[in-house]
Amino acid sequence: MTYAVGMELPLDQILLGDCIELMRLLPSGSVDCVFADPPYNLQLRGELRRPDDSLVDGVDDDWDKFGDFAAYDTFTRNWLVEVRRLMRKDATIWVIGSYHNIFRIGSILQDLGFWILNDVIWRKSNPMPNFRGRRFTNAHETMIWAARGKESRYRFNYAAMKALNDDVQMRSDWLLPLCTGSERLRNQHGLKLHPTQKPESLLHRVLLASTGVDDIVLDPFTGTGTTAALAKRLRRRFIGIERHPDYAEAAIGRYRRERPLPIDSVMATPAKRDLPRVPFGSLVERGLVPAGTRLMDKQRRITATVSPDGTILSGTIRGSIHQLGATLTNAPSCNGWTFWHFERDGILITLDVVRTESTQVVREEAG
Amino acid sequence: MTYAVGMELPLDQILLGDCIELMRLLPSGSVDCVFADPPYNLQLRGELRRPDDSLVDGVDDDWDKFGDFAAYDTFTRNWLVEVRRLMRKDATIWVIGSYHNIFRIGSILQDLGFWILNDVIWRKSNPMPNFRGRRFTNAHETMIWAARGKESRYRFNYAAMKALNDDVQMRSDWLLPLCTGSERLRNQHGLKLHPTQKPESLLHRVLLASTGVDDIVLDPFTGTGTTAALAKRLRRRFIGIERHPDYAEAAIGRYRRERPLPIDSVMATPAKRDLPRVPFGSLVERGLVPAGTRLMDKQRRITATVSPDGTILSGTIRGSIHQLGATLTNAPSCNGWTFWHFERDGILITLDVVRTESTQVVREEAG
DNA sequence: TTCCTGGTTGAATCCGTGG
DNA sequence: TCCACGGATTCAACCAGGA
Repeated sequence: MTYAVGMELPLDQILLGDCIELMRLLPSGSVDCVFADPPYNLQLRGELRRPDDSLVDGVDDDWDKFGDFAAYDTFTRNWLVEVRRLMRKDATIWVIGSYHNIFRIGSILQDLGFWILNDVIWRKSNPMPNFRGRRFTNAHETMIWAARGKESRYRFNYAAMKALNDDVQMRSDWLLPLCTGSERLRNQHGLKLHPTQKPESLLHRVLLASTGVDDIVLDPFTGTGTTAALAKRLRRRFIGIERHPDYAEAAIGRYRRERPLPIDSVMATPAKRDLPRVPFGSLVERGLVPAGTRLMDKQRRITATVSPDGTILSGTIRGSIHQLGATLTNAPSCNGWTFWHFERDGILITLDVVRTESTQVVREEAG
Repeated sequence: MTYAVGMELPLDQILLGDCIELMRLLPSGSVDCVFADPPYNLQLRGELRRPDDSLVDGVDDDWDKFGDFAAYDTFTRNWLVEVRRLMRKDATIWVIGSYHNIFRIGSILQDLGFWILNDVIWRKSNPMPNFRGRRFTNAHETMIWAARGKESRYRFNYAAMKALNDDVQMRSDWLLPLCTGSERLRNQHGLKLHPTQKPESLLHRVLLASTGVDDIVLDPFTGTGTTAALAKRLRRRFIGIERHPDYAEAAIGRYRRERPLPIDSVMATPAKRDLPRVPFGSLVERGLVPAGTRLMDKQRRITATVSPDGTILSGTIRGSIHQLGATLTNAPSCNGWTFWHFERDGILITLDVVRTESTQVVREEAG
């Protein structure tokens, strides 16, 4: 197989055509995140259709059932192989599906070397009831979130997700409404343009969780362009592919009309590990935690004294705030910033509080 | 391969041994429902510590270790083939797993000709957090509910599920707590006997949804016997298989100690058009007002018995707590929450007290 | 008896950077 | 690619003990 050498990445575009063929023209290792909503095409309405939309005949015998799954598996493997080639080493992928297809997809993802990070459940707040009363109301869809490989150092905006969820960790089950009302794209007859248009809230959360500003997002099954719209709104770059001309046209119009949010608003909530580092010694130096200060753990069971060079001393043992915390509690490691306290105005505060105060001072001075 | 011809079905027993080998000795087409909790193939690497430096007691048992996906797939296919042979034509199977294994299981189920009816999400109300902040909190597990084949005329107790769920259709996402506290089996050192004991409320709902009185339930990975206990409690017949002697011994003892509920209370609620609102069902399911509990009015003149689906029974009259209160007092209406009492520690308390105590119910209504 | 606090725990594929 | 080390990271329940 040959690839177009040196082809430019078609950024912020929606390409019309077959995603496998078009992806073969794009350069390897070029996208940061993928969202894919592939066709389900299984066991619907008495007729079976292959992924290429051709009709499967002879529905009832076992051979054809197997043939149908095999065709779907081949299709799935083919597009996932191309997607994986386009992903940077640390990129992640989201794939959404239902019980008809998600187990095939999950298995093939694993077989291809993707590393599953979570399966995320979209709980629909307003699902269609089960009219015949023969099953549980099918009230959710499943998304698989996976890194390109086990070794990927993927992006997860933990602090942003926690902030979005009332300051507790975001769980793997998300309650979101279906795409209805004015958000739903319709044709001139008022009929829905696409049978499975995804809600914007879903893509909002997906992109906010796993991408940064200017990251390149690929959607090989763009449909009516929910991923495209949210990528533009959140100031991510976008590459979309859609085979059906009506859908592609709708998605392109939607993408053009979308306006990016102000740049400040789309910056991710900073994670603590991304904040500037402050050596403990500089707090001692600046007198914020003076040498000689008596440090103790929360229960006041362990104490230590601050030395002028930023080490601390307990009995005859000397070391960094982290080292001594670990040694004195027989722990393999210790975060000295949150372990050690000292008394100020009669109450115990952690070193972390002082550190936070000090960076604020620095920022005010700098700003 | 040869099978023992005419072997009696070992009903209401827990067999010690490898499930694939033992299932080969059992006659075809003999069970009505299967619940299977196979090893998840977690592939945990190092140790994990909480932010307070305490060690997480992860699953490191040998029975959860497989060489690779191919080995796990072979194991899965082998036990599913035997299970399917034992299933009657109209039987259904439940398999529970996490993202580590559930996609393999779902694909193999489909390949073997099983017909998936639902994927059901067990949303954990109290999951373990993600301690490193690198993923979404893994807050659910997935159950696949499937019929033996597309043509199966399977059992689904629609009315009972609706009654259990506030008189709206039961959805495919279930909020239930982990198995903790006194429900958790422990050894003489107070340590958990089994790393992954399932909560009784989960099996309560599974068996109530998909089996009838005297149906034969098979659990090829019995573990500490939650399926066994609930089968006996709900008056289903049971066949269990467990390979590990310690688990099997615990399960057998647990099964012996379990007592069946009164026969009237476990009969499925007959399908009716308009059942009253019964949010009471979730308290029953969770054992806060156990099925079989004797309810009475304040003067102890009227009594009724709690059924597993949240209806109550007085003589031959069955209905919601509200309906029966009204009927038995010849009143136009009745608030069952304040009308019905039961004895706890020698004193009468109202159902409303239990409802108030149950913070979980409040959250489920809100969620 | 009740309320409060502190301790423990649960199917978990759980770090990033710089030398 | 490997190793060392700084330091970031948790939620809901249940239980025991003391006020």
